Amino acid sequence: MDSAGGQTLENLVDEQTSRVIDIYTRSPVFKGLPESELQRIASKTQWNEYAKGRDIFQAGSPCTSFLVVLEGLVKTSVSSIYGTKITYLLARQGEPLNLIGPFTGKPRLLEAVAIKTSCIGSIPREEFLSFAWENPELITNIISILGFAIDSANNRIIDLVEKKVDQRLYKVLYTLYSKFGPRLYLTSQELADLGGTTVESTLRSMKKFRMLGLIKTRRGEIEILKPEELKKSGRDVLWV
Amino acid sequence: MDSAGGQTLENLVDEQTSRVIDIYTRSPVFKGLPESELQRIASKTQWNEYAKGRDIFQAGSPCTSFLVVLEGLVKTSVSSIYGTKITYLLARQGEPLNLIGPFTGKPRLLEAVAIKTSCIGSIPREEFLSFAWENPELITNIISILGFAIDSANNRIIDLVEKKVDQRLYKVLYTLYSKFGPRLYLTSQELADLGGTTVESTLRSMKKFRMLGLIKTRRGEIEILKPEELKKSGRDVLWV
DNA sequence: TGGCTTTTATGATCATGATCATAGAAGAGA
DNA sequence: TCTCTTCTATGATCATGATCATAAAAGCCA
Repeated sequence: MDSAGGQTLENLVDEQTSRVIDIYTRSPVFKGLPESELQRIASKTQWNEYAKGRDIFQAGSPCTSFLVVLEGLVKTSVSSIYGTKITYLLARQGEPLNLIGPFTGKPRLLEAVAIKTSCIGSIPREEFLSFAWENPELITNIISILGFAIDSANNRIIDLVEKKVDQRLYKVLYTLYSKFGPRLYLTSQELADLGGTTVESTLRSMKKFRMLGLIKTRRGEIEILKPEELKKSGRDVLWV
Repeated sequence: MDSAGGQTLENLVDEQTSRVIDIYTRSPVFKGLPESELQRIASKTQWNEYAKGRDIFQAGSPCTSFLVVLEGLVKTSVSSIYGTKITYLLARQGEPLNLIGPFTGKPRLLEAVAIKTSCIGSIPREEFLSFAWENPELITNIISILGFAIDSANNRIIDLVEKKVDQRLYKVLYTLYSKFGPRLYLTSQELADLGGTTVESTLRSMKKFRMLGLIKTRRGEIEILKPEELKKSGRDVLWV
């Protein structure tokens, strides 16, 4: 971490690889794998930096490598031809962006955008696959994450059919709180995309929440004051 | 198939196994596996019959075996505590009921009900897992089906946010038509559960469709007359 | 054949939230 | 410092579809 001058290229590479190993150790995808295997796959990981707002991949593009967030924050979303956009995962350090793609190679609906300047690790599809076949634990992790994603999507569907905007936003806010803590750096538009509603409705709901003393808002920032109150409205949490 | 008398037990078992092999050959899960492997896993498959309306598994029950539809029709759905129910797959011959469970063992949100009298194949979890690890092709199939399920759920979410009831039902009907042909044996309630709406709204929409000459209805039956018209309203199809 | 249940049908009402419109506040950049 | 853009704010309107209520038709079973 102390980058005092005079380092050789090898030292730099080693340092980077060891950071990747560290990230993978805590990643839901690589969780439980032996250190030696983590080292092996970390050494095949390429870093790429994406400026805030840049596309990482677009809907319909074929998959050539496994992608994982190393630093920053990435939004994966699905949009319709009419422009409606649903954000379905805010991926941070250690979270994968495309679990299906490496296996099928086929394009999918998702698109990913860096919402902070981010570093993305990429492992060529073939490398990733042969690594996966040698590590059943990894496969189990992947299938389990996919199960979580499906459950979460089904929860969203139920909520859309049955719950009102306020309650959906309660749930989104509580989920974000669980993952990122009490300070959320999101605009109302981004929140609306997570809750499946419009900016206007979101702003109106936020006003209510503010008056109830549940949150405090500033431009581009929401502070959760009473998470327990938000929690009340629904035990099952989304995957966000 | 000709069960003229005098068969030994072995013959019966063989006959049943060969039917299972036949089903597996056309199943999306086992697609592409060598005959010998199909035979091996088919021989470990137990048949269970479920009368119409009977639960196959409930939400929250732990998973002890891999389940696949051998005969009949099974509805998998997610319900909320308030009773809202979303049907998300009508599984017929060859389709799996629980892809995640065998890997994680954990309970999930889904529940499955036989909507016709059905035969379900079950493979003990451990057997299925060890078989899966020996057949990467199977894993790829599973992950690819899960990807399809996620895409389909995301499509539903977008449709719920953006489309009106009529359009959602168009899509549901067209999807069912693609899978089951022009005659659908479903009640309006079942259709409502697929489209994420109420019986009343479904009935009103059906009236419109009838007057447009798109469908004909009888009690418990819908006949699709003009599939092309239904298709117009959205290119991406659900997984139903 | 006559009850009983399930499914279909339709009217009336009403709340929610999308949409349109406008405007002010807060940052970003020149 | 001033301009331009993004974000927040809020009012007004309006259509959709859920909900409630009632009833008739269709199928089932004794």
